[in-house]
Amino acid sequence: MSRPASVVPLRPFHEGLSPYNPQTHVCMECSIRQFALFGALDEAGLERIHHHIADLRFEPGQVLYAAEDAGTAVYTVRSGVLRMERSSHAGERRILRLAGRTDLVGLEAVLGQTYAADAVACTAVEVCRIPRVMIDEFIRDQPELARDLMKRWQRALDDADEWLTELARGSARHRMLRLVLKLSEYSDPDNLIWLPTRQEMGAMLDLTFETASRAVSQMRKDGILHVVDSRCARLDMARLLEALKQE
Amino acid sequence: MSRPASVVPLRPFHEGLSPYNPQTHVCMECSIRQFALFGALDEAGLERIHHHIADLRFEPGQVLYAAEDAGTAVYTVRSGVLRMERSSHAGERRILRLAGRTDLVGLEAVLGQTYAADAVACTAVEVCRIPRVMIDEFIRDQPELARDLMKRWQRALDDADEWLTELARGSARHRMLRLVLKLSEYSDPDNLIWLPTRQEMGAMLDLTFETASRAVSQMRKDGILHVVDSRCARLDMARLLEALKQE
DNA sequence: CGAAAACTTGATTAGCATCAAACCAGGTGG
DNA sequence: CCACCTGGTTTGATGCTAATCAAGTTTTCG
Repeated sequence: MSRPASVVPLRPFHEGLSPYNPQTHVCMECSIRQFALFGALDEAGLERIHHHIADLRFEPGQVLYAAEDAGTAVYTVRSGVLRMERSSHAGERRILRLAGRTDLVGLEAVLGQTYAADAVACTAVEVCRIPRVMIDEFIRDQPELARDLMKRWQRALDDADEWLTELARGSARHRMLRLVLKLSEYSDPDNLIWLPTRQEMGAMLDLTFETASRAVSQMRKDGILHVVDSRCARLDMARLLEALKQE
Repeated sequence: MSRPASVVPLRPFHEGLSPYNPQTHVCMECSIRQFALFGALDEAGLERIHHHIADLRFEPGQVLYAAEDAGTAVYTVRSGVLRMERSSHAGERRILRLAGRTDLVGLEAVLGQTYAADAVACTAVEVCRIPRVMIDEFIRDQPELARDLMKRWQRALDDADEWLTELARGSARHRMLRLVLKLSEYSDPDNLIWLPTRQEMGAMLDLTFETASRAVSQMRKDGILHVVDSRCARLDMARLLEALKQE
């Protein structure tokens, strides 16, 4: 689960934007460019594509796209966390996985398929929207990109498998400990982590929100978690790992 | 979840094999050729590649490859069912998904990565082993193949997501009903399904084998399942769907 | 035929869901 | 500024489901 740590604080979105070819500069300056899809392109290459890339901002709860929608674009996450979720046949919603900085979501679009899940912002989220046709064009010119896309798919699959083995089994406490460990991967400043709502935790771990709440309370008592505000907590990693060992 | 139904009974493996270029014929005659990776090739194309493709048979419990092994080949399943499984950090084994006829497993190998899970035969299994280098070569000559591979990845991802939403939640009975529905996709002659061991069922649904056994007993009482022998049962689909509605 | 493995069934217990009530923070309007 | 309301949260009491422990049975295989 190697997500690059964000050593440089994210700069506010349009900062340093030149008046003439704004998107090129935004792309050149983008703090995640080297991890992103067209990271290998030089300024000339960017110049060619930047008109088609939209940068968007979503507030918590807003939907990037919904399952079954025609897949017209993929999205690179520049900041924030979003959740991929799906309704079961019986109508219950389940969160399948999370996506954070440098992740690429909506890959189905590349294949001309409909989206397989809803993508919903958990925090404020900044993304780049890359239209499907652009990907198509680029794959033709630069077959190397196909390999990069395959790696993205494999990463998503690894993630899904990890959720099944680590987050969808064991006691409520165990699941919650693993979840907090997972969340630490998405923490921007170190050991200060984003806390999902209890509803969200429940939908990730298949627990009721009451059980999620109790588990959080217990972790606070154990000194694993120090809640800063309702969406943010300081994590004592040593104690977390200690607690995980005891199982 | 559209797996092509097996209208034609699988023929025994080496039947109709000519003495001179055996593998070419085996490939030409292969009942799943149109669904498989090189399905678009003509006889001349097959001639070129067939020397490198090995057809292998595995007995229940045998391991095709193990997680962390260097990925040197992908496998097309010609018959039988195999399970992809993984050990959790805590050491418990979990079955992530199944693979059956026409599925391609071990895609990680294409990327030069190690395998992400163990692949183990559940029933007797026939597979074609396709070396990584062959895929590489083919992608160069025929970039169309890359797209086909991406679709395979997406299919695996859809499968993983479906397991999370449908098989990893709800009561033991509900999970078991969904599992039987899933298994019906792998049934060769219609409504006669392969029954995993209770251990395997447990590892798929995160239940103990005792609970799995009780659930099977209940389904027999309800007339949903008529066990033929210990690895095989007749399924009453109407009653299964009825039972699923009641939830 | 005998031993091992897989399966079934029962009794008890632990853990989570459920139901219910109180609490808290943020936002609105008087 | 405060009273009020709303949505998320916490905590408690109770019941149900599945885990656990324990025989006993059937199947498989040498």
